Amino acid sequence: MMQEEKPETIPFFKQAIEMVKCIPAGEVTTYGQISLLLSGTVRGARAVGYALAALSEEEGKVVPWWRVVNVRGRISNSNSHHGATRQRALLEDEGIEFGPDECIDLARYGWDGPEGHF
DNA sequence: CTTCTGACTGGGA
DNA sequence: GTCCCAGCCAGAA
Repeated sequence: MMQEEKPETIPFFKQAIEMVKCIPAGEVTTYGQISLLLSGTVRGARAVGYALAALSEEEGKVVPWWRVVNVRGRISNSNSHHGATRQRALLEDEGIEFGPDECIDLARYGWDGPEGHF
């Protein structure tokens, strides 16, 4: 259920989080894709990463932040020592397969955005 | 108001 | 394919 009461009244910070919550299980997306859906430009990818970085543990259970990886199909976590290994386990649990170098096939698991929800 | 940092991306070597 | 450098956006001090 996607509630879009006032998307324009919601700050980019929260918009990115709401978008991540819209990601279906078994699929992954990139920061640039989220920024592209929000503002139409991949330039805000950094802001998206910053938004997820501010997620609390409680939000981390509500927001599938682990389904968000960089455009290379690799995990970028800054707090790797805190959740990189955990993120890989969560993705594998969703059905995502990792390559020899922990690289994900965005061509197969890459989320195209709300297109699949239209 | 200005300044810095940040879970990023793109292009070049 | 990988690695390095520079650029853009948003939020906090």
